[in-house]
Amino acid sequence: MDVANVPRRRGRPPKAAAGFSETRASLVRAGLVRLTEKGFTATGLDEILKVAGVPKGSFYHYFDSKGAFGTELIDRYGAYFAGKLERFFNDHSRSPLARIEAFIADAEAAMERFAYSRGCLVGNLGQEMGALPEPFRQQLCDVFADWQHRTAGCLRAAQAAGEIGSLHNADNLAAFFWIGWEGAVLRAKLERSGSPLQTFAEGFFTMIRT
Amino acid sequence: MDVANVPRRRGRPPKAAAGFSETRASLVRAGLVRLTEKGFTATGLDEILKVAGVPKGSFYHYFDSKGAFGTELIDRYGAYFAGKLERFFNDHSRSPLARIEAFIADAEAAMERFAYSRGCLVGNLGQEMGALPEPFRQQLCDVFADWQHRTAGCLRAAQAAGEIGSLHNADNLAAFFWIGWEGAVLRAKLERSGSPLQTFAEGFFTMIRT
DNA sequence: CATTTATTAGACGATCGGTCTATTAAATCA
DNA sequence: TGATTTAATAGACCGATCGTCTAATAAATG
Repeated sequence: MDVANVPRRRGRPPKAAAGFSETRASLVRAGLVRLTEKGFTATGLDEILKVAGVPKGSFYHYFDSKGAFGTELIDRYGAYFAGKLERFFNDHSRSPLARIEAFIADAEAAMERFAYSRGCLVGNLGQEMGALPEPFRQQLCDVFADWQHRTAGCLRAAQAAGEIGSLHNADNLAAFFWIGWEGAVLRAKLERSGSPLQTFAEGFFTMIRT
Repeated sequence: MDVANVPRRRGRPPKAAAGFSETRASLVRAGLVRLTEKGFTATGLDEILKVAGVPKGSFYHYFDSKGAFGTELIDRYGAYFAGKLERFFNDHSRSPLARIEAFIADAEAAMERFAYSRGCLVGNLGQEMGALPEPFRQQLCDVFADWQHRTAGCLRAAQAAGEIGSLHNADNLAAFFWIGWEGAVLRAKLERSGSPLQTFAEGFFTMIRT
């Protein structure tokens, strides 16, 4: 049963094979921007449509609902950062601890680039949970669990390299980091300043080196 | 010029002398509950009105707008916690560090009591800043600054008592605490669990004792 | 009782998320 | 080519809900 042997269907085929569409992609892009800025509830479909230059009718061609759209945004955002963490944490040109520092520096630069107007999509939606459809909860928790797991791996490498005290539990440390880091991102957005990020990062590194 | 000598105005007098009103108070109570749960944007006036058992028309008699209502809620919430911190941090039956631990334990118990459905009003609105009227920003920053200042005082007392290392800067530590603690509250709400609070608190105390 | 003001009641327009039908575009097979 | 089939766009439309406002009512006054 070769895929190539399946007879082509009549009629117009999808624009691209694997569910890809430029229109769809621009909806996702615009959605990510707005949701990192304003969250899910406060963001109307219309403003996303306007930014993306896409008529409303198209939206419901590509997505079943606003909720399904949100689900996809969380997935993409989670995967994007998972990839970013993976890249930083596998950079063997640096020591394990320096990889974490580099990730933080990258995130700080990103927040500054957007004038501290955009936060973390997962943190934003987490804060909104009281007003969000329940299925979002597990999805958001899973993203944090994934990020934490990757971070714990890098911390274990740092431990093996003798960069941080071996009394620490890497999983606890990773949890501590993501709990606090999300707080720092929130605060940086509120104060429009990078100093909360620096304050937290500095404290974190002081802590783990002991 | 005695206040009592001011001639009474004609017409129906206010229900109570000093701007107090049971109706108004119940609006504030209901508002605080909903805003700690769902934030400002996602909370409709109608649901607050319904809980408080107050007709919509009355709301705009007591408050100029939803925004003015929010401003007052932030003030009240900020002052409520300022008082709470003051009580804990002036409790001379405990050591300075134990006072902070007691405050944290109290907050953990409060979150558990509400089944982790309510977060911090200031943190919630901070996250929403992208969608909130600009004047809220300074107000929220000021509340954090106040809480941090009180916390720094207690940390200095702990330093004087030799409970924490003197290399630490108390102001930095207080900033670090509130940055991370808000992250922990957010996460606890998301995961419906107290463990993020415990994870952060434990890490924080480990850190400051060195 | 006429007057004044507190308080309530609900109408109001705007906008929300979501659905719908109609139309246009692009590929197919005969 | 031309009829056919489906992808994709276009935007009118719906009920619900948003925050605001005006008109009416209630309660006190001199």
